Amino acid sequence: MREPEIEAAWHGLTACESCEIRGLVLFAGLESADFSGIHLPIQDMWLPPGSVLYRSGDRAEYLYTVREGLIKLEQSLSCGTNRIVNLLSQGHVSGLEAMAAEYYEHTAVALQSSAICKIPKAVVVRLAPKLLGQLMKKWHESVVNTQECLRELTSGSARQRVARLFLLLPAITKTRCHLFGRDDVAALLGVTTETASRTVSDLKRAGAVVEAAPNIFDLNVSELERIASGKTALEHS
Amino acid sequence: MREPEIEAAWHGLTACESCEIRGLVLFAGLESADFSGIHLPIQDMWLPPGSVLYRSGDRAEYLYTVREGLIKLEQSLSCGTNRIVNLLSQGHVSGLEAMAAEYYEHTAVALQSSAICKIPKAVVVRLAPKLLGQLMKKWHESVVNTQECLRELTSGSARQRVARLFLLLPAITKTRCHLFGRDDVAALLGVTTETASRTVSDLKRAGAVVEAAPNIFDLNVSELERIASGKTALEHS
DNA sequence: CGGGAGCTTGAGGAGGATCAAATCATGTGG
DNA sequence: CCACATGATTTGATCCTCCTCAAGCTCCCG
Repeated sequence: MREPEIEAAWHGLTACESCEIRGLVLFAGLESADFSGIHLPIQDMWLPPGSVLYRSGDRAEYLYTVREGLIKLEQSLSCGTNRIVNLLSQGHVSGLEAMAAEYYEHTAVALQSSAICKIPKAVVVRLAPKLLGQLMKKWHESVVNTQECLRELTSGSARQRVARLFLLLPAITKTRCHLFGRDDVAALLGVTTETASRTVSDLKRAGAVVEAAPNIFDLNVSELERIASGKTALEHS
Repeated sequence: MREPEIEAAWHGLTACESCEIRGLVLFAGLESADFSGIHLPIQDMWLPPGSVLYRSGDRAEYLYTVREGLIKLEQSLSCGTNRIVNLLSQGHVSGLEAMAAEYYEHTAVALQSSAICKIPKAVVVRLAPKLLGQLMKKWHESVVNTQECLRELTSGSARQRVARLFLLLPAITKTRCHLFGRDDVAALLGVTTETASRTVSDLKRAGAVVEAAPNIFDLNVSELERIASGKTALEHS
């Protein structure tokens, strides 16, 4: 639970304009003149895995653009258990609810080393008219992602869910498949930690994935797709 | 699968301004002058249960405000099964993705008799600068609802899920608890139709709910909360 | 070297899926 | 008005999956 390490703070002028993923982010579509209207610092941070961006119930004063890595959004049930309700990767915005609510509704934690930009809500509010299209896109991404988690990762057997997770991960992080802790896998799939662990091991034994390095996997895509779609054993057509 | 019955079509001037739920809807905050700028017809429709608002993949040209009733948003998995990923009730907007995508991403179906307003996308786009705050609110509602479905309705045992559904329904529809078909309960909770049916029957036998009329239930709230939080039998402290 | 956290594995039992059949509600045509 | 077909709901029996509780294991760090 180390604190985020702050690398730098900008006022938008140069840094945001030359951001290498500018096409993806909230500020896509802004012009030079708009950037010079930013008078609050935008922080560029590097988060080690496990660092907490914000907690559920904190006052929502910042939006966070994910530049690299992977962030989980967690909520807890009345009975105590935690569920991961969304995964955010490159280009996604964490804490969008700042635009419509006073407090954060999730706890946001880095699952991998992540680079993020911390943008004061006031900056986004001021630029909002120019950002309208991008705001729609970012909200839309948020809905699509959450519904993908619901649809793909909470339907079917544990085996199917883990297989779909393996297929999903490289698609959203665009890198080699980097799995996270079994507790997090469990909180995402709605199963117990033991089942998550057992099922990952099963898929390794079945040759559907190969663990190249600790928690780094090479995928047997066709095999995983077969499993994800529900067939338990090889079927010769 | 009857077609929606169209009741009336307005140009916004009088009808929207005097809408009885205006405080809730997308157009909250507009002034008289704004309404007179609406030059495309807004249809006011009454949908019997089972009617389809739009289908996944249809071109997204309208947004729909729910004035009364309950709408499900369905998506299907590659393996064929359907999941309900959101429930929309009074004040919610169906088809928000029209603002950010070209095609609908769900099939929207009325679960109860529903009154809805069909608003051309062009109207919303034109008014968008004035609707910014409301658009944020509606997107936010959409995310919050979906995540509530994920968190509350796909965690824990079938018994807990059904109990939580019973508690959730009157909260979102603000009427007497009106349950829908067992197939839909199953698609919402991520269980089979048989399990949904069995579990509802169990809760009836256990006295947690009483079926006052077909699919209309009176709730034993404290009992349901106890079940929802995970305790199986009475525990004397 | 010892301790701790995360991961894996085992045995047992509860719960849900599956397949099948019976019941009930509704509407249709004779 | 009744016989019948249709579809939704309920119930039953069996099997398999996953949860639970428990113990070992591995790796890292003090």
